[in-house]
Amino acid sequence: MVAFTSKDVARAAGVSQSTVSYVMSGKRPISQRTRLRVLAAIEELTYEPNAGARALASQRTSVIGLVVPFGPAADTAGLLPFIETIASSARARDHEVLLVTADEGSAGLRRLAGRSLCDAIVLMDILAHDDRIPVAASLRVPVILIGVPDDPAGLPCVDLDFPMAARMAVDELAATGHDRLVFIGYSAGFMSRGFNFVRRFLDAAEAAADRHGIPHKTVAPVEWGRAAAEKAVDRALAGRRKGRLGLVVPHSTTIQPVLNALSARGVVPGRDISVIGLCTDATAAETEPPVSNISSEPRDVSRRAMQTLFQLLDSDGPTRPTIELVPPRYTRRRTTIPQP
Amino acid sequence: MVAFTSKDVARAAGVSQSTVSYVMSGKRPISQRTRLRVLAAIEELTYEPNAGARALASQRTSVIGLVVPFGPAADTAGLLPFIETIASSARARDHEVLLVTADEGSAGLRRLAGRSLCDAIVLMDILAHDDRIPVAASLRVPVILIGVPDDPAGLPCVDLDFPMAARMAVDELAATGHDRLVFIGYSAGFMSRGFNFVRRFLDAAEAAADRHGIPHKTVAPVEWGRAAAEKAVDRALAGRRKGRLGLVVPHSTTIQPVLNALSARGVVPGRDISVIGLCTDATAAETEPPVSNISSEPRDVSRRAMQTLFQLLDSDGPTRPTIELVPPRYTRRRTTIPQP
DNA sequence: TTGTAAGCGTTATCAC
DNA sequence: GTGATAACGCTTACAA
Repeated sequence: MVAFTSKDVARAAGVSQSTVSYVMSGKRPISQRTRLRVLAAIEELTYEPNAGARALASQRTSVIGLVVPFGPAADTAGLLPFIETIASSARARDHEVLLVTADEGSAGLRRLAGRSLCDAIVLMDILAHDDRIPVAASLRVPVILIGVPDDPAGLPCVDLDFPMAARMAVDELAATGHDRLVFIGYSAGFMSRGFNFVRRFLDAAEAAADRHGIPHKTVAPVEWGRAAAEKAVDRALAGRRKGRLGLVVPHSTTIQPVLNALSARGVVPGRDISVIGLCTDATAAETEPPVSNISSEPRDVSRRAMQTLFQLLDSDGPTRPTIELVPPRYTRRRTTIPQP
Repeated sequence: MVAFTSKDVARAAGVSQSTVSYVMSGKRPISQRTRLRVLAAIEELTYEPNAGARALASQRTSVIGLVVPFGPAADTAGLLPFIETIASSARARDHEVLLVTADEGSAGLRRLAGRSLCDAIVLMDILAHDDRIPVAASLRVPVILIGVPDDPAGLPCVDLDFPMAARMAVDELAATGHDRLVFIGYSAGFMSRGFNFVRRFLDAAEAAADRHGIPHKTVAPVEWGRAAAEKAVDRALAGRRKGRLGLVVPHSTTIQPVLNALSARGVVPGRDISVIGLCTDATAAETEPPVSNISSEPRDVSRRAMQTLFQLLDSDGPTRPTIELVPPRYTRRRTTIPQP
């Protein structure tokens, strides 16, 4: 049970091996007659080209390396839409996806490029100061970052427009007559690990609130889990008085615990208080109650990343690097008090 | 910026190319002296072997193909521990992981094997009658199933021991004096898609309850989402009277909505009613309140799958196929009423 | 429009 | 213990 080769196809079709190759690649004109004979033979033998041989001869693997942030640090749920979209974008261009976990660090990157395992790399979960960036920038293959480090070292980046997300949340709460805002920050672990979208978001939120002249405070850090959320909510509600209070919760997994804590204190989201979360629409629809949200658009971000990656691959001259920020969208659901 | 080859290493070390190869593979004795010279040259040039060339010459790719159930059907959160464990098991044996999404169906399998993209395949999310099984069984590479189809067609399977999980839940509730049980079934979509662990679980649960002589009913199908959970809870509570009622919720994503619905009806889990869920320990710890659970052990299941896969790969004679069922564990948390 | 043949970078079989 | 050298299966000049 050994696989057929292009030689077998050539013999079966009565043509040369190169003709088989050219029929498959379309890199040279083939007469209708022979093309059909070859295709018939391919069909007949259920021939599939050997990937290793092809990579060796053509110097291109048709594989995209994907470095994902697994391990305890990962936002377990939010990751899948990224992976899924990247996988399907790759398939749409006839490429495979090779999975590498981030715990391999720079070594994984070196291996991917050094062994010619892939033609390009998608690097997720970028830190502000990320050891892997200089390594990534020195590889023989193009690398695209999902996330924006302090110094991209010439590498193209794609990410959600976090400042815009923050502004949208604040603008919305301002427009619906809120006169006090609380921003629920991220966990200390997140902060210290150096995800700088945290700062980008909070800075923009505070600036926007100032611009509207709305008093605000930021409650941070907020650890992961129920207890931390309750403490944060208590701090948010401290000294609460008349008027409309708006909460902005940018960390996806903190949203539900915050909603729970509010309900437990008899403060009903959507009636007594407004809550806007930053998360995917899918996640927002599932919270109880469904949280009004700024969408984090993992699919858009991934799609854009793959687009620019394939552009780099097509025009293999080094295009000038870009930072693409994907705009979020606001969807009002059940947790925001409507206009008076 | 082109990569060095083993030829370069050979020249630098003053040996032949084959010696370099043998130093790396250890497939023949090498004198200490030349070994060190070669290793130094490798280090010096940061040489890495070309994967395509190696695959071509050795007929082994050192890649494991992983077919994952993405798309709307996927249990978005529960998937990651599988992928993560499979990835790290692969790395531990110096193998890469190639990701293929299940929406490609049998075509993905054919491509994986036909193009010699991998040495072995892990197929997840197996249906009772799965079109891919006969295809998988006919491939040139070993395939292992995570899940148990009605007819494995000679392929080895690994899965959680769902009947045992059901028995453990029922035994626990029986031991703590419950005198009525309700099993919350799965969604119609799940059922019709043919996941037979559904039936395996429910059948075993009902049998166990009968064995204990405890009256029970099964509420099914239960669709995904809040509304369906509430309806199910209402049916579960219907005609409720004195005594201890125990709920068993085998669908991971249904657990939290069920807990919410109970609380909303003033029925406190762990005081007025017992709830046992089937989910990972991580998920259980995060529910509100933390649900007593039978763990679904995705890491154990994946690890076992990779173990047997590598065994197949090592002793490439076809070992006799096995069905390995991984035992779950019970952890009491906050949702079960303790012994009187 | 098609065929010939020289690689691509390894591995593994012979020799020595 | 080590070195030549023939595959491995494909792509792609170069010829015709």
